Amino acid sequence: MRPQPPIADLFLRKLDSIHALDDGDREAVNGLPLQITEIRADQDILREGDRPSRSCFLLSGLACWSKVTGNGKRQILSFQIPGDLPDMQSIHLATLDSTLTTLTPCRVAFVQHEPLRELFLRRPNVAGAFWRMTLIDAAIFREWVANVGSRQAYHRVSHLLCELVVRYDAVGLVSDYSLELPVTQTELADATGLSTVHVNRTLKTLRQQKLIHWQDSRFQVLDWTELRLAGDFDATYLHQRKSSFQSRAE
Amino acid sequence: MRPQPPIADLFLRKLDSIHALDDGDREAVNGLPLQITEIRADQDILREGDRPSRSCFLLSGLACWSKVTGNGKRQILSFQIPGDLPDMQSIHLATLDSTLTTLTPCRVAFVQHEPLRELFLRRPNVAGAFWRMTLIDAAIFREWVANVGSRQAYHRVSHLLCELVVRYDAVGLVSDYSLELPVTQTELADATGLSTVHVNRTLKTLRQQKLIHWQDSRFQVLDWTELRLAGDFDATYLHQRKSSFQSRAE
DNA sequence: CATGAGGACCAACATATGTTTCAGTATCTA
DNA sequence: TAGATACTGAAACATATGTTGGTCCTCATG
Repeated sequence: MRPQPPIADLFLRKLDSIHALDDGDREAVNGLPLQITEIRADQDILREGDRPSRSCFLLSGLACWSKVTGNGKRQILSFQIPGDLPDMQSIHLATLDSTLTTLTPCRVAFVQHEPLRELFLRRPNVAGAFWRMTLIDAAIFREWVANVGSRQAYHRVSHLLCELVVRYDAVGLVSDYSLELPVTQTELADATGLSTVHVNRTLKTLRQQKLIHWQDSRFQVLDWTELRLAGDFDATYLHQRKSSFQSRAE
Repeated sequence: MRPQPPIADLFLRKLDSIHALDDGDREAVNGLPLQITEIRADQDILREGDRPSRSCFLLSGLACWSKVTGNGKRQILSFQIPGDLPDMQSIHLATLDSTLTTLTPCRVAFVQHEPLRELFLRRPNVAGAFWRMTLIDAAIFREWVANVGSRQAYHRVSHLLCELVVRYDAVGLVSDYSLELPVTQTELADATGLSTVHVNRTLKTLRQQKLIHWQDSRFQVLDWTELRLAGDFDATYLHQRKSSFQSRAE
C-alpha cells in the first residue's frame, strides 16, 4: 500500500506540470472517486453523438480522437497518451462531436461530472488547471490544422513524430530518444491526411536519411536536430512548463 | 443613453446563447471595464509570441487566427466574427502560439485579465460560460483538421462556407440566406490549405451549379440543401443551443 | 487624369500525392 | 500445422491540386 495510489499520482503529476497546485488542491483532486477500467485495443470508449455523464483519464495505453467524413475517410484528430484527460470537454458540451478509440489496450479512469463540478466550485484553482488543459488541447488542434493544411508530406509526418516524442517525454516515457510507439502506418496516414502508401514512402526517406529508426513499435530518434528541422517543429504550442526539448518560449 | 450599452449587449447575448446566465451573472459581466478600439484592416491585433495581459472581444468586423509555416505559407486557423471572443486562451496560456489579424476594419473591446479572473472567482457560472466558449472553439478546430485533412477541395470549400453561414446566422447577420462576407479568395485558400487558383476553380463550379451567388463581398446561398450536402456539413460541432439551420442533435 | 495595387478569372503545364496491385513477414488462432 | 489477418514495402500508373504567367477589372491615390 502506498501513501498515494498510483492513479492519482499520475493524475496529479500531470496536472501539476500544467498548472501550480497547492496542497489543498492536491488533496481535493485526490478525493475524486475514480472508476478504473481496462479496455481492449480498437474499442470505442466514446462515440460521436454520445452524451456522457462522466469524463475520463488515460492511465496507460494509446487512444485517439477521430471523425469519419462523408467519403468514408477517417481523420484522426489527436493522439491521447498516458496522463491525458481526453474528454474534459464533455463537462460543458453535452453532445460529443467525435469518437474516442483505443489503439492499444488501455487503462482508463472515469470520473462522474457531478463530483468534478463540485470540485471546481470549491477549488477554482483546480478548475483553472483543467481549463488550461483543454486550452492546450485546442492549441494542439490549431497546430494540426496548420500541419495538415500547409505542410508537405515529408514535413507533415516529421512534425507529427516530433510532437509525439515531446509529449511522451513530458510524461517520462522517453529515454535516450527512444520510446514505445504502437502506431501503425495506417493510423499515421489517418492522422496526417495522407495515404498509407505515401506515409510509407515518407518514412522510408526519413529512415534512409538516418533521422529515425522504427521497428516493431520501438521508435527512436537518431538525429533530433534534423528531425526537428524536417518537421518545422517548435514546441511552443504545447505550452509545457518545462521540457528537455527546445522551444522558443515559456 | 441606453440602459445597457450596446457593447455589453452583444457580449451578453453571445454568452447567453452559449450558456444560461442569471441576472447576477449578467450584471457582473456588465460591470467589466472594457476598452474599445477601432482597428484598421490587415493589422495584427496579437502576434505569435506575445504575452498579453488582456483578452479581447470582437464587436464588429472580421478577423482571423493564423500561423506561418516554414515554407512561408500562411494557414488561417479560424475566422472570428462579431460576437466572438478570440483570445480567452491567453488567460491561462502565457505565450500566444498564433497571430490574430483583422481582415476588415474592426471594433474590438479589450478586457484586462485581472478583473476577468476576479469575476471568474466570484461567479463560477460565468467562468463556466467562458470555458464553454473556448471548448466550442476547440470543437471548431477539430472539425477543421478533418476538413483540411480529409475532404477534397470541392467539399472542403463548401464546408467552410456552410460553417460561416451558420455562425453568421447565429449572431443575426444572415437574412434570406444572404450575408456580407468580405473574404478574398486568397484568404479562403489560406483557410482551406488550397491554392487561390484552385479555390477559384471550385467557386466557379459552385456558382455554375447554382449553389451560391457571390459578388463584391455579398454572399448568398441559393440552395442550402445542396450546399450542405456538398460540404458534408453537420452543424453539431458548433454546439449551438438553437439554430435555424439543421443539425443532428442538441 | 495617370498610375499602381489588389483581386477575380483563366489556360497550360508540372508535380505531389492517391490508387491499385502484389509480395513478403509476422502474429494469432483454429 | 495450416490458414487467416494485419502490417510493411514497393512498383506502376492515375489524378487532384499547385505553379506560372497572363488578362481584365476596380479602386485608391498622387
